[in-house]
Amino acid sequence: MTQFSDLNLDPKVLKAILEAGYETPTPIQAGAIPPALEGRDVLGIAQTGTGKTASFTLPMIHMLGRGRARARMPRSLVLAPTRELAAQVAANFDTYAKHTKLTKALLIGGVSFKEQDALIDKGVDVLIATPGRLLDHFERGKLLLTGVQVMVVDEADRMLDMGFIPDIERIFSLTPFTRQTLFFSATMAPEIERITNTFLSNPARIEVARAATTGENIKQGVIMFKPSRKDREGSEKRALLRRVIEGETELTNAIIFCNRKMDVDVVAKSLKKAGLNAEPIHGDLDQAQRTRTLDGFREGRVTFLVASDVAARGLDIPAVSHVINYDVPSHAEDYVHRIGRTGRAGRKGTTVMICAAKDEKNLAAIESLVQSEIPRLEGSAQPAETAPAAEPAHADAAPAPAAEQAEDKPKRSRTRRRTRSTEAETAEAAPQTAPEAQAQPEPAKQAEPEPAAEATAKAEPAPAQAEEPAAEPRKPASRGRGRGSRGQKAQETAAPAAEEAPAPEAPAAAPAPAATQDPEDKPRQRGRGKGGREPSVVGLGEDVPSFIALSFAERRAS
DNA sequence: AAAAAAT
Repeated sequence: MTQFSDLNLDPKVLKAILEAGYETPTPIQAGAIPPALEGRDVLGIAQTGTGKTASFTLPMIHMLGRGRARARMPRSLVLAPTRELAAQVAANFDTYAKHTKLTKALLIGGVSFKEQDALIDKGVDVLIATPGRLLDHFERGKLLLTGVQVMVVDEADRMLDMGFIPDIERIFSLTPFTRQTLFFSATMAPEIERITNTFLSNPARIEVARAATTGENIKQGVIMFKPSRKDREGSEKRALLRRVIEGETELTNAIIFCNRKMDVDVVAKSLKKAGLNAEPIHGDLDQAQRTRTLDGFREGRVTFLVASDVAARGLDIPAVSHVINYDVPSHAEDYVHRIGRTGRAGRKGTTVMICAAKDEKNLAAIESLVQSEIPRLEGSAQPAETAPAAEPAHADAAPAPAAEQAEDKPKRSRTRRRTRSTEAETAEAAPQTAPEAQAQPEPAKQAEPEPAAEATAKAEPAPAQAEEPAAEPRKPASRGRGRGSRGQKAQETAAPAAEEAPAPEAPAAAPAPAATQDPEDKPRQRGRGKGGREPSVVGLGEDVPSFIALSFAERRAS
């Protein structure tokens, strides 16, 4: 097998690699580094978690070490879609360039121009940038890119999603025609294909297997969620999230993805109230806080990272045991990216997604993308220890028809039994991850956040029923980024949502009368898919009586 | 429909 020492890298680079504890390149590294060293263009099709970053930083450092700087012009440029990703590339560069005299500047938004300007004036070898800030510098006349010999585009498909392609084309046009281009994308969308045809010349094409899509090391599950009442959707969903967290015995840390920034804030607040160590991260938070939170999560000081899709791709966060999708992502691709944050480097990972009725279409799209059915987990199971004795099992489940409830004691106890047996199922499913999780000692010297894990486990089990008693809406800390109006609006909408959270759901059991059955409570016959069991149903719990399902199906048909 | 990124 190829070793780094076989790749003819500059001894200074090799030394840094070995000091970082690596000997064997990953497939993308073994594939991309040799042609890059020959000066060829490279088209790398790979996801994060495959060692992609080093596959361009290593040859870049090697080649810069050979040549000579001309008149303080940057000789190399790396473009990344998000600030965090750019910062991560910069850190990677520092690691491997530490025995060289090469210098770099990190040009990203959200921080002042002052330091960046100073570095540019002084002259640097490498620019690592997000497109917007780079062009900003250029337009202010501070930057000449005519000395760029190597240009790297990282996560090109994400740049496409974010509308950066025009910027990228413009930047390409500002660099010399003779530059070498290293271009990375997780997928080859037609638009990406077009760009590569235009700006790459006879590239070496290296493709490595998609990471997570079918990853057997990631245990997936989805919980179908239906609020008892529409106005309780938010609070009940957060309560469900907390139960999911409590139910995951092997959880050491987790990223919780929400689709909206506002929900990121509300959910993070809710978890904190429940005594969990959670922090939000999304694009409206100021950069200093984003950095702090991410560092804290990497170092184990933060156990739960509640995130928008800012964290879905690219970020290298080692050792995440769980990814929880609080919302079903509306682009199926994003699901793959999100769950790819766990189960990395061959480790075991677990992912759980909460799916509301309105998300079933998106769920179906995800399942067709990953070409498998995501196992349904029992969402309404109340942990026995936390379920108050007074509270029958259906507290959080879909309301049953009133008639059935009112007089039918036996059915209730049947329901309780049912719940217990589902607990047993989950309980026996969980430990499976244990043995292998420990089996493979981590060679890299990344800090394992295991103290935090213990803290979490012990964290007060938040009385199952208590929805954050007085959750104030979090102020979207969007100040200073010129989005005042948007941020404020978010705050306004956040406020009622959190405040009206029903006080400790004392009367939670009070079921909505059958007559008011929410028309949106769709029958669960869709999305059950092939492996699904027939909804042959007992009245309560999250199963919907089949006659209701039928009538709705008929209605839908007509 | 939303998030990200330049201000």
